[in-house]
Amino acid sequence: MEAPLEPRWLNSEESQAWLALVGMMIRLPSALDAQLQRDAGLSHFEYQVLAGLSEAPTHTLRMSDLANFAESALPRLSQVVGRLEKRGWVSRSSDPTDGRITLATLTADGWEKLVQTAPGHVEEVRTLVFDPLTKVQTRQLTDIGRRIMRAIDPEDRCLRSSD
Amino acid sequence: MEAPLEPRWLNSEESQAWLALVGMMIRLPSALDAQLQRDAGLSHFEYQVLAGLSEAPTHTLRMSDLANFAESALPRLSQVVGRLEKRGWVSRSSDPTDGRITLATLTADGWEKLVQTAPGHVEEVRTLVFDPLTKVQTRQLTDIGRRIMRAIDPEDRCLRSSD
DNA sequence: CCGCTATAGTTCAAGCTTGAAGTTAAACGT
DNA sequence: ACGTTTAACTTCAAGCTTGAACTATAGCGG
Repeated sequence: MEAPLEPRWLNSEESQAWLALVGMMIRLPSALDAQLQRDAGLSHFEYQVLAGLSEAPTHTLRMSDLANFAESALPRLSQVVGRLEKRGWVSRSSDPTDGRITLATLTADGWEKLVQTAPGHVEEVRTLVFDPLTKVQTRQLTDIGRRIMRAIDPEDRCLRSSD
Repeated sequence: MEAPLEPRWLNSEESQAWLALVGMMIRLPSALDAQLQRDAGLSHFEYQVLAGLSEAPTHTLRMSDLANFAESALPRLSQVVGRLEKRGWVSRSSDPTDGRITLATLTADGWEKLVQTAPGHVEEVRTLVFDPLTKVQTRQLTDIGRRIMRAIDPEDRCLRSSD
């Protein structure tokens, strides 16, 4: 592709890195979704929601906090929690101290589901991501990912924990 | 999250890397989509389709090859090319030597659109990805991305070029 | 040559996501 | 105390994506 009056085009090393990054960003989510769908009937996003609740003190979080944890907008979370509620893995209640707030809670069944699902998922993450990398590369990846996140959103404090 | 009889749990460094990776994989596509949508009214996928055609010898590719380049399934590509055709940026014709094959071609308007759009997009990629990284990290990222892609699909020859 | 299978795309239906509008509850100002 | 504004969700409509079914063309075996 020829350059039309723009100085800062990508050089060869950057193009290669870009190719590798885009390929990874497209395939890794698909691969993880496929494993979860096959083994547990869950999308990765649904899994993240259950995992988020499981890490909260009483297996309960406000919808907003859960959305923030799962890096999603509220309407999407509302839909998904609705589905998870129908399947019996999450329940919703409104906060007695503030009626605007909805609290989502992981049920016993939801916890059970997660306990059954998590090992296989973590195993897949390990197989696809960490097994192919050296320990040094794992640390490099952390730094690289953080730098890019900071470039996208300098404000964000990324205090979430995860998976 | 407690471990239920599974030895290969993620250690602390791996968790941090995983967090950084997931965060990046969720936000970077959104950020790039937002820039393209705002400045050009294109999704990143539509941009990739135009870019793919622009790099082909006669600005023409078979649908299957284009799908492979853009890492998408055929039905999705078919829809998107339909939209791009309506906007006048791509045209379709069936291969005279094999009626099953559909050839997609970038029009003059499409090329013009891409020439107007590419610099801003590349600039955004540079700002969000390469400016925050050192040259060494760029090379590290290439290797890391390739290793993960190879773990996902050992067959794949990744002979695509891009953006 | 003629039917069968395989290939390349398209179309269709269902589900998911996104942004806008609507709802309910709290907080604030006068 | 009452109206207005803000906040937290939910619901709705539109668009996109995915997988399944469908169409049309080419290749192959007898």
